[in-house]
Order: sequence, then C-alpha cells, then structure tokens
Amino acid sequence: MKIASFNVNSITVRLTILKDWLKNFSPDIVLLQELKCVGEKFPYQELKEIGYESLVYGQKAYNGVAILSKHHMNFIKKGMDDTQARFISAEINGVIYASVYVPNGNPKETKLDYKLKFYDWLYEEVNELLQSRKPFLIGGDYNVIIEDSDVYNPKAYRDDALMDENVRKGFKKLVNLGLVNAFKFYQNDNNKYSFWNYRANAFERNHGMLIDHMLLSPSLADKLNNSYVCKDLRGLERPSDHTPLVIEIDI
Amino acid sequence: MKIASFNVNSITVRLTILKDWLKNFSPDIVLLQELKCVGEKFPYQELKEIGYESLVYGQKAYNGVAILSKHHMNFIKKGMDDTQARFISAEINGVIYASVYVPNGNPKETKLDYKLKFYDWLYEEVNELLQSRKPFLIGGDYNVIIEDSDVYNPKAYRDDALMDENVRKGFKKLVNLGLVNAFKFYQNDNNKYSFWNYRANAFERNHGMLIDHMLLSPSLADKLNNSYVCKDLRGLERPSDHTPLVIEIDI
DNA sequence: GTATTTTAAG
DNA sequence: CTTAAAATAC
Repeated sequence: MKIASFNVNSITVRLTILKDWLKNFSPDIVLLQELKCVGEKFPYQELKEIGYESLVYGQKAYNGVAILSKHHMNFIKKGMDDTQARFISAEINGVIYASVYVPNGNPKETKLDYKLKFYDWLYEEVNELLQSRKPFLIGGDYNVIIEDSDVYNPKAYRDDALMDENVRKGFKKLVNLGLVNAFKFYQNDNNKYSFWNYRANAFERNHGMLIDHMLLSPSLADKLNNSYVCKDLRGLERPSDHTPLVIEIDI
Repeated sequence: MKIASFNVNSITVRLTILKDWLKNFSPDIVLLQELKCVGEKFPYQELKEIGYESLVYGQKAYNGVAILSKHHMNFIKKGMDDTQARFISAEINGVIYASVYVPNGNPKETKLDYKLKFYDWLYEEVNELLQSRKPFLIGGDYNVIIEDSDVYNPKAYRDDALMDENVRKGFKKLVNLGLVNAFKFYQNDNNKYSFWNYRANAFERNHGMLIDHMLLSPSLADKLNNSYVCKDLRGLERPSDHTPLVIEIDI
C-alpha cells in the first residue's frame, strides 16, 4: 500500500500534474496541503473520475488540506480552528490518516506564537489518537528542519522559524510520544529533500530541504517497507515547490 | 493602401492575435491604442520580423499608443502630456498619421473634465495640422458615441461619459474643422460597431457600439475608397473588446 | 519565484 | 468580464 503526502501549493494550478501522477503512480491514499481553495471549488469530480474520493477542509486564499483515497473514508475531524484550515483526519479500513499543514511561522515576531500553539494542539491530538489504540499516520508539511543536515545551507536558516529551537522541540515532542518518522529510515543523498524554493534555480542546484514528514503510530511502523520522495515532479512545468513524500506499508 | 486603428487592450496579451492579423490582412499602417505597456517592453523585434516598424508612446499600466508601419516613419510628437500616453503622430510619405486614445471620462464626477480638456487639446492639434497643409489622418478610440444609433441601447448610456453632450460637441468641433469621419460613409447593419463589452455575452448578442473613428483631412478624404471593421477578431480566443477599424485609400 | 486577492480602469 | 498592479504569503 502506498501512502503519500503532497503540498500542492494550489490544487487549481497543480491539478494536471496531480492527476497525471495519481494515474501513473497510483497511491492508495494522498494527504494534500496548501490547496488554496475553498471546498466549493475543489475538483471532487475530476478526481473521482480517476478513482479517488476526496475529503476537504478548504480555505480561501491560503492553507487548505485534504485526503484523497481509493478506499472508503470516514471523516473524523478538522482543525486546528475555524480560521486556518490546517488539519483533517479520516479513518480508512481501521487506520486513521491525518493531513497536516503546520504554519510556516515567519516572520517570527508576528507568527511564531501561532505555530508553537499549533504544535501544542497537535501534541494533544496525537495523545488522543494514542489513547484510541487505533493505528494512525499523520503526514504533511511540518515546516520544520529537524536537523541541520536536512537543509543545503543550515547557516542561512539559523534564524528562520523552520529551525527555531522551540519548533524543533515541538516536533520532537510529537515523535517522543512514540511515533516513527518514516522517511528518516530511508533518507540518503538521492532521497534527501522534499522542498526546493522556486527562487534562484534552487532545484537545479539541489538547494533543498526536508520539511515534509510522515509520522506513524508504532503498530503501523511495524509494517513500514519503504519511503521516498517523487523528485521528478519538481522538474515538470509549473511544479509545486514541494514533492510528494511516499511510504509503502504492508497492509 | 489599408490603414487601420486598433485598440488592443494590452499589446502583451494581444500580440499573437495582432501578429496573425498583420500577416493575413497586411495593413500598411496601424494605429494602436491601450498598449498597457511601457516602451521598454514593447515587442519591437517581433513586429519588425513580420515587416513593421513601431513608434511607441508607452505607459505603465494604462493607456499607451503606437503607430506600426510597413513604410519608413518620421516621429512628429507625443501628447497630450507626460502623465497620460494618449497621442502619437508620425509622417509617412508626406502624410501625417496620429493614433489617439481619448479618455473614457467615467465616472463623470472625477474624470469628465480631463476628457473635455483632451478634446480641447486635440482641437488645437488639428488646427495646427490644417495649417501645415499636409494631408493627415487621426484615428483611434475617441470614447464617444456620436449618435444614438451607434449603440445597441442608447438609453442605457444616456448618462455615460460616452454620450455626454459636451463630449459629443468636442468631437463635432473636430469634424467641423473640415475633417471627414471615414467610417460613417460605409457604416451599415453588418458594419456598425467597433466595440463590444466583455460582459454579458455582448458580442454574441451584438450589444456593441461605435466609439473608434478615423478622421481624414479633406485632401486624404478625396482618395477614400472603403471603410470597415474586422469583426472576426472579436470572435477569437482572448480577444480585445475593440475590433480594428480600417480605411482603404488610393495612395 | 509562484499564487492569490484586492483594487483600479474600462 | 478582462487586464494590470500592488499587497500578501510562503
């Protein structure tokens, strides 16, 4: 079973790339972020025609998350609040899947607090999920560089909200609840980053970073077989600045 | 010889339509309005490659006029002032050609005055041209509906700056200096309008108006053979809201 | 650098 | 309705 997380940076602009990828790559479940699209305008029908049901928490100009699935889904919840659509979860065949878009947090003066508050909220969510005793997975754009080797030039990001000490702690606290950061077990020089800035030919120069992650409950982690990014999508015409991050599990 | 006036509503967006038309229709001289483009970004080279020299009075977001010619041009002047690029003139084989983009004048409360001032300025320009004793032609978007039959629904425009009494007088004063309003001699039910609003399927319903005009000095008017609009351009993908207005003269 | 919104102009 | 710009976000 293939499960992917993909920050599309506008579902509208990326629809062709997304559909082509779904058709060729055929993931079972896809967690989407940065739809930049309200629910009413989400392309439900176009995705249904190629075999995917959609569950959407949309928003006007920013944010917006969704879950696509080949299998039947039961909606669970949206979060963190009504003002920013950054979390949605669903149950599929007894497993809970969540798509998360953590705030970027820059500039720190005005936006870091909300990001840290979001991490606190996410911590409580994971706690609830653990108490449910169901297997689960939370994938998405966590907007955190968890270690210096995850970015081409860590010094340039020293003061960025992506590398903020408390943000890193927020992420680490999640993992330390007993989750498995799936991609980290398969990361290597050719499978290292999930994001390349649009500016300054960052992709061509491989000036990327890893900010998308897939966190698995212990029961799911037992079945983990592989994890990688679909780097080729970043080289297409009008790409997202993120690539899909994929895990393969034995269910 | 075919001479055309065409409000392109952005030279950038209309470049393909314009070039295709130039190649197929092959006018000798084209007066352009609403370039919405600064001189530095004008597509001189692309037009030169298909046989046209360009003389441009550009402006950033609005206005902007130009003259395209297959024949050698001598620049004469730009006007009316430095703040709004709405007039440019050149001499070609002893004849003076001017491209004019009269202000729309709506809302009247704030913009009619400048429009009337522009008509006054144009009146002085025509006087100077008459005194030069050279044949001349001033074509463009005059933003005036000179008679009620020139618009599909005159009542709806009763209070519009396009039908303002003083605007009509301003235009009539120009003509009364002894100019010939070329299109009027050939206007008929199939050759009636030069503009259709983008809104409400105006073109499909033929809800158009005539606001582009070509005014000829008496010496040129003697050689006038025909005048018409290239209505087909309005039916293309991403058209201008105006069509080219053409005259044919015997020189 | 890419994408969306808002505003202005028509 | 279409275009362009400016502002915002990332």
